[in-house]
Amino acid sequence: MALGGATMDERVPRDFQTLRATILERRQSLPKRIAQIAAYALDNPDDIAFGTAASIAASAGVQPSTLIRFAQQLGFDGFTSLQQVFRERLRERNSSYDERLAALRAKAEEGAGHRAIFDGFVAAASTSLSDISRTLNEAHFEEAITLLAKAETIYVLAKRRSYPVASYIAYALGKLKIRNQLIESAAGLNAEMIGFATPADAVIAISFSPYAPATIEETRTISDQGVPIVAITDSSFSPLAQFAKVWFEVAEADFGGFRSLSATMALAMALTVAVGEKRRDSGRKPKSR
Amino acid sequence: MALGGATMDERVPRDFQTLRATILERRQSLPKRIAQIAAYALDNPDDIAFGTAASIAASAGVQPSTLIRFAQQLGFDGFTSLQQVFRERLRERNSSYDERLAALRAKAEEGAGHRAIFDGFVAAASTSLSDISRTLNEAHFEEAITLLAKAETIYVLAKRRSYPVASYIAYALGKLKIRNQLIESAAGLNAEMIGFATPADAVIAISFSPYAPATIEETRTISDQGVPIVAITDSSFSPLAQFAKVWFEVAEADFGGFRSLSATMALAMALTVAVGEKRRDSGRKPKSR
DNA sequence: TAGCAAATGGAACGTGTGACTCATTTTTTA
DNA sequence: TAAAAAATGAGTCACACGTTCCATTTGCTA
Repeated sequence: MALGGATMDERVPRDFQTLRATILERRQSLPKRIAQIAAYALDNPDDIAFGTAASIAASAGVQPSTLIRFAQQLGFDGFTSLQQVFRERLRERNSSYDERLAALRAKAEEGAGHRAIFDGFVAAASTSLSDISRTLNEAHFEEAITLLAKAETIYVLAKRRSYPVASYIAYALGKLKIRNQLIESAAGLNAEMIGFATPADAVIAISFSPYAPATIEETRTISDQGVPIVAITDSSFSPLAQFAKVWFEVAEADFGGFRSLSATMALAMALTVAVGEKRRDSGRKPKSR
Repeated sequence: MALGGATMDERVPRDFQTLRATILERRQSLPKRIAQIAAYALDNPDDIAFGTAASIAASAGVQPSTLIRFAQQLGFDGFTSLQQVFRERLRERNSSYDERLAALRAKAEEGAGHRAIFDGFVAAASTSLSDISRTLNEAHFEEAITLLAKAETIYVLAKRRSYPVASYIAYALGKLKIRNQLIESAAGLNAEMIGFATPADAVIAISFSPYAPATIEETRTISDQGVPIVAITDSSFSPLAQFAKVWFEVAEADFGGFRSLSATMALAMALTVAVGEKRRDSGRKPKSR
């Protein structure tokens, strides 16, 4: 008549989430060695799923019998039943991200239907998001936020393919009540607009290969006026990089010759909102004159 | 000698992709029962990963010994080695999409840092893409493509938050040499622009709650002129829906009050490119790609 | 500090495993 | 069609596996 876990508790965790919760809940009251395994199990669920009782016990630094006691305390009748839950977890979780993407992409490539085109764009967007999430340079991100939060006016500069991003940034900045100026090509007054920018302002410039000559030229001009520039572009060889105080390299996947914009969009939105938050936090007193 | 697989072939597939390719390549030359297992293995990789030789053989309808022969023909020294590859596949594939998203979202919610903001937007975008990929109505999609492909001029109508999407559509249509007209609010000539549209044209209208009054008004006007409308909006109660011949319901996830645009963007790009392709196919001789 | 219960380590055990072998059937070749 | 080779099915076996048991250690209570 030892621990209630084994015999009294009839609610045996059948799925991983429940099991995890149960373990975390009891963590404090577990004996040392059992707790040792509990921690190992939550940290290395894959090992539990595939390993043998002996190998797992060795990895966790305990005896195989302890492993079985652990399982029994949780209400399972043995290690094997416990292991089922860990295996079910692997089995039930949707086919992996990459596999799903590969499937989408395969369909998009082989299938001639229109749905394939859609799948292709979704795949491209997902890939781009996944990439940027992995590769975003946090230091650069912070730097850009600081730089932009100090600016009196944020100028947003982009043409052609990048223009939708710029227009969204302008919209979001407006909603956040941050003064901004979108440099559009429509009215042909770019030179004048740019002329107003001072070193107390800042620029977000966006351009991807093939870089719109106008964007480069305007970036150069505004850079010469001493206005700090945050650039979003696609490689370190980008002509934008040389002018920028901070620049982000965003690799967008493409489909059918049309590159995704999703990663750039996500970055742009994050930048914008982060700047808004930073300004609010610093009591609406940017370090300007 | 018959099959070099077992002894001669030294390139044993170590990863699932290679293994899969190898099996598919040899599929024709495999004996009946072996092929039976090969098919089962590719169709039920999870079962191979978790089952015992006996259980798998029973499921596949063969003898356990055949399973082992299958493994040996592929160059493995037994079923166990083969199984390792199937397990490695489960192990290596990144944590599931949902888990990853949950992690991002959790970080975004708890973490106060700026990185959290970025993660939040990436998560929102990913969720939106995943949703639309699941829920897209293919019939509507085809209908919209047909409708737009027939149009002489495609009018693109969107304000505020949806405007970036519209500007991208306009850009892409231009690249595809499809005549189009973006209804911008800048010049204040919207009424005149809209006046030119005829039933031979078509409109892509995009608006999300809170629906920009101007968009609704212009959509109504252009609808009254008999111009067919494809709408992208966020619910069946959207005022756009009543005017539209075809409409898409796109549920965008949001973060910090800013909705993602990624799903709308993907749909817009797919629509645009599909229209371009349809025109090419029906304009010239329809030719398989 | 003594006494007791819980926790742990380690060895022993019976079952079910994968792999091997060989007889039989099927397919290929001459 | 006969002979040879390959493929298959089924029985067997060594062994690794999960489990149980028991002696020992640790921790708690009085």
